[in-house]
Amino acid sequence: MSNAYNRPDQLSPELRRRVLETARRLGYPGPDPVARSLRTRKAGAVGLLLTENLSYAFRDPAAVGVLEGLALACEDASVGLHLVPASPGREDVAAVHRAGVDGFVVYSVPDDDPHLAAVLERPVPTVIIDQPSIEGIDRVGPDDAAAVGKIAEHLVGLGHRQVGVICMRLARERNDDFVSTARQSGAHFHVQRTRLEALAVAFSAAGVDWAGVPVVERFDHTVDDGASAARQLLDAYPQITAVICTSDILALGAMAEAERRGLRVPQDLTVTGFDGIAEAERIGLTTVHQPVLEKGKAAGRLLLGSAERSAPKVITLPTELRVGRTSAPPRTIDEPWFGG
Amino acid sequence: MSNAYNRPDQLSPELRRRVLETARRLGYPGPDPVARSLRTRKAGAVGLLLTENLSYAFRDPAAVGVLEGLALACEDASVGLHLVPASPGREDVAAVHRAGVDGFVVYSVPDDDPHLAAVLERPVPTVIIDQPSIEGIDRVGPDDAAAVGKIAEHLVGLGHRQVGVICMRLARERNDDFVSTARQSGAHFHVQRTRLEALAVAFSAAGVDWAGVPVVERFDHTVDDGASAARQLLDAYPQITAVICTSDILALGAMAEAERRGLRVPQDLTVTGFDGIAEAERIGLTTVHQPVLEKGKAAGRLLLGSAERSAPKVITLPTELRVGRTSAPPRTIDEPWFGG
DNA sequence: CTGCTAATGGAAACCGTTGTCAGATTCACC
DNA sequence: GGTGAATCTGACAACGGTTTCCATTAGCAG
Repeated sequence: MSNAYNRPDQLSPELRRRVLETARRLGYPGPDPVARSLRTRKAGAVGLLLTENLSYAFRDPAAVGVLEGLALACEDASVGLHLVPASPGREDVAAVHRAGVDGFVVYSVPDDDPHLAAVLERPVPTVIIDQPSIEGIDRVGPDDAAAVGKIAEHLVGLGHRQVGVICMRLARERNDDFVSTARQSGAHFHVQRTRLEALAVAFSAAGVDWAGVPVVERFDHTVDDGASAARQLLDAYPQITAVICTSDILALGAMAEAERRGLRVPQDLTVTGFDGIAEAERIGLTTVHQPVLEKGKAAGRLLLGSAERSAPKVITLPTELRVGRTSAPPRTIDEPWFGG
Repeated sequence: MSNAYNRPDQLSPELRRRVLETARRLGYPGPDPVARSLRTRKAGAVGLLLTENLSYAFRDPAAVGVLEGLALACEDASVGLHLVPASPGREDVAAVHRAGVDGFVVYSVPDDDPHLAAVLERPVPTVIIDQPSIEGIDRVGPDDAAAVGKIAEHLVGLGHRQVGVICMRLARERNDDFVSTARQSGAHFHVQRTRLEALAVAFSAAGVDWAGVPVVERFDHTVDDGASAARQLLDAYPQITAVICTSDILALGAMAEAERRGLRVPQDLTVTGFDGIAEAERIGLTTVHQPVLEKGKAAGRLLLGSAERSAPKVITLPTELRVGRTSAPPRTIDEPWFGG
């Protein structure tokens, strides 16, 4: 029976025909995938753990790019991609245990996330993206520190010393407000923490007191949140000449807020982003581009190309500073844009 | 044993603790999800069939919105979402057979797609989105004809009679060129066919000879393709006063091409889109908004809320014309924008 | 006609879990 | 001490495939 479906060459065409014909007549829908998986010990799918509110991921073109790359790698290998339902609220680790997959990709979850711990307990290969290194686990990610360094260098070179920062959530608890340096260095989201640290290093090196640099955090990751963050930032620190955003989405919001205030970008205010999403390129945002598609693809290939199980691999992706039309030297003191 | 993991209440806490402790000591990784699925006859996942090149889906915010909505519905039900690897080239229907899922959602595939046929043969519930109706199968989708009617009405009302259309792929074979009316009505992508038909009806009613309206098709769905399509369209038909695009992405490209030509939108050229994606709203594109998130959610709920298996359900979603800053009355003949 | 080999069909074991059921043990209470 | 309930143990049969292995048969040569 099994042979009739899977190995047409092992039995006579006549028998095969007869078997299939009978099967169809009896309403047999073909071999059950689950039973097959059990026997062959191959689920034919890889799990993707995104933990955070799914909207978070789907609203960010950078995250979608990673997803796309991963999906492409899976498609190449004829393997399904199983999105694990990991609600942020309830710690529903069971979903991780219930997922019938041959491996996991973990992307952009807080480093203290219980789902991540649950994944690591499963006896299947795992690849992490944009996460802090874990002993013995494959990892893919850009060199965030270097990438942010390029932005900082660019801004310092232009002459900016009074800057403000808008960043994504730093921990699982909401804090739509300014961020203390303690919270910055204790952030549970690896990428955000790394980027803030790199900014601190770069600006400190340029003689800027980092403790005096305002950093605004937003829990949700939307253009509107970027705008409200920029408002909060500029209301409190009008002397700022450059707004550094840790994502392009937030930068788009900052641009919108600048326009609302009648600030010209880049003459009155410099805005920078991070990721290099398509829309950013379309409007000429100064940003650091990272190859998000490749990031997902690399993770998928790492997981699926299981041949060389020699040592845990680490893939570091290149980044590129893209200077656009939203960065310029700071406005001079002679022509202040605000009254007085 | 099973009880220790699955029914903590059936045995004493002490025993449970002891069992789990022993299991851990022996390196038992917890119940195998696949075996459990076989036994319980629940895979804990729904399959999503997208067939076409995955990039196609991930590059389109409207499709991503559907995906997000579906993922949210799955998350609510603590069910995984399994993306079926359906390569467009090779007819790898096996992937459909191999997917261990409790149901399928089929979205935006050509109506003659073999993967779709394979899904329908599987003995699991199925919901189709943006597909032509199938006897006995749940269906979710907007009223495309009515939605397009609103756009057409708007343009006719403004006075446009010389229009051109840019649409997405109409069949599985590539055709980056003008489209005959035969190919229009024979299109295998339901949504595109419906929209073109609705445009034909509306403009014919306004006294426009539809056979004379140029329609340009693009196989890939990117902003650049929208731009090149607009170029092809305007090169051949410079008298056109309005470009109707069947998606916002294509419309963004048309806008870019208009700018490249020095055409002012909307004074010199009207451009309209379809879908109502965020970026379109940001730039004020005239378009028809459809609730893509709800579309995905509705499909997921239909599939998962299996209680009322009475009759096949059809959910029609509302659409809304959003007049932006890209549509205006046609330029007058007195002041032609092109030389002469 | 007999004996050997190759091809082929069918039976049985196995994958790891869950559910059931019978029997054993414990414990409380009369 | 007896009785019943509660709890625990162990065995076993599915679930529906795949894989291995064995028996049967056909084909062919001697």
